[in-house]
Amino acid sequence: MNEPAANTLTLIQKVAKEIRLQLVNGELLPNQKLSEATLSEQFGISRNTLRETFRLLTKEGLLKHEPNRGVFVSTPSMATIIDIYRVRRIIECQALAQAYRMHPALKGMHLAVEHAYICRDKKDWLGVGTANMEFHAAIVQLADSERLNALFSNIAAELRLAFGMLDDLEFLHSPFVDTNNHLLEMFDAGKTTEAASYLEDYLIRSERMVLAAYARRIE
Amino acid sequence: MNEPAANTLTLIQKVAKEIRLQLVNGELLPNQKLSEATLSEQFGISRNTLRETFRLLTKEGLLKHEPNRGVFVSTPSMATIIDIYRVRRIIECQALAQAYRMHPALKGMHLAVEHAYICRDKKDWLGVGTANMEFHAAIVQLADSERLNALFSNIAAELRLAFGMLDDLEFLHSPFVDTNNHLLEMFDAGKTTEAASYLEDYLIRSERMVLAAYARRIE
DNA sequence: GCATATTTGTCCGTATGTATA
DNA sequence: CTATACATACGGACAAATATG
Repeated sequence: MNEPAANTLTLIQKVAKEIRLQLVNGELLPNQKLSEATLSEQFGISRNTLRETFRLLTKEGLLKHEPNRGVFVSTPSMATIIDIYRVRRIIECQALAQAYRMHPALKGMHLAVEHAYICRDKKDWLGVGTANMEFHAAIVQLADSERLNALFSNIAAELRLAFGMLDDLEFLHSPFVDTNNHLLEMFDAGKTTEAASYLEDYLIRSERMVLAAYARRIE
Repeated sequence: MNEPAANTLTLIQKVAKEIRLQLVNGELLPNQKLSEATLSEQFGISRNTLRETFRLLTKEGLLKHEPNRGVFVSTPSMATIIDIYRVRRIIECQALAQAYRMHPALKGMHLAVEHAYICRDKKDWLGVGTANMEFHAAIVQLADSERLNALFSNIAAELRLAFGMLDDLEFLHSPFVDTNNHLLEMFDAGKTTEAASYLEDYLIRSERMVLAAYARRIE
């Protein structure tokens, strides 16, 4: 019954957090092999502990486990991107369509838009990408489902992994700052169904751009 | 390049599968503690291996990990059930509404309905529950998303865990055999949007029944 | 409130099997 | 085909946290 004591973060989770950061920041590249021996020494933890960390990240789709061969950084394929956008269209559009307008997550949407403008002014395109994901995470929160939030969190990390393979980040993220703002205005004005269908178009357009950039970057 | 060799299921995954079965079959009860020492001996595996298995199932929401105290079988709360049905309404209804009628998953839907009738005749209510879940898994498959399929697989296991806390399984599952059949007929007849809204009502009704049974079973 | 027993968290060493150069 | 490297899995150890009397 004592919740406060459960504040401790286990070693495994701390390491997982660290690796997750390295992944979405592009410090670890897709398809790269993560050796147990090397990483366990690098983090100063035992191989057993590291292996448990690997299981966590594998379940999240960030690492790929090949039996008897080891774990590798996931390589998002076109199929991955298509799948992710399919999920996003279903979940985000429904969340928006069914949301009530006084929902607390609305504040998160506004904050994310502000954040995006600030980053765009500084030409911080990675920051714009982050703000963009915050915005969409807030949309999902409208559905009030812990499980959908968790799913989106995973999906967002996977997408960022895919973005790491591309380099025209300005081209990918910057157009959507105004789009997000416009979407938010529509929603605030109570045009929910209109906003939902606008979001659907938006996601289709975004998917197309990401796929095109991806196709250009294939070696 | 040799796919066939990748067929091997690691020990960890085999044990996870086994425990998952025991969970959905009610052999392990909610809130029950799973001792590392006891279970590792029982399965004939080392503690380290078992711990990795625990991580997997914890990520799936079937087990709950309390730092320095151990792992316990998850206890689905009302909030859990509400959350799960919220997810189901969003995903299943959209999957059905957007599906094309020649989709291969349709075969799965038909098989599940047949399976349900057979089990109902034998008064095998647990089997009816399984067939029911197969039917809905097939609906999700209409969306063609690996990630949504994985999410639903988790959710279904969690829900079965909740069912394990109830005992009027006939009352819970048996009415929906005909409902599934009717839904399938509507979909086959091409009345997709009608079927989708029928499914929404269906899920709302189902949720209400599960919640009521749950409330009755509280001690 | 204390002392003890139990259990988890983490690490290490090692044997075996599998993949690859 | 052999050798090497590495993942898989085991069992033992010990400190730290927790439960028990």
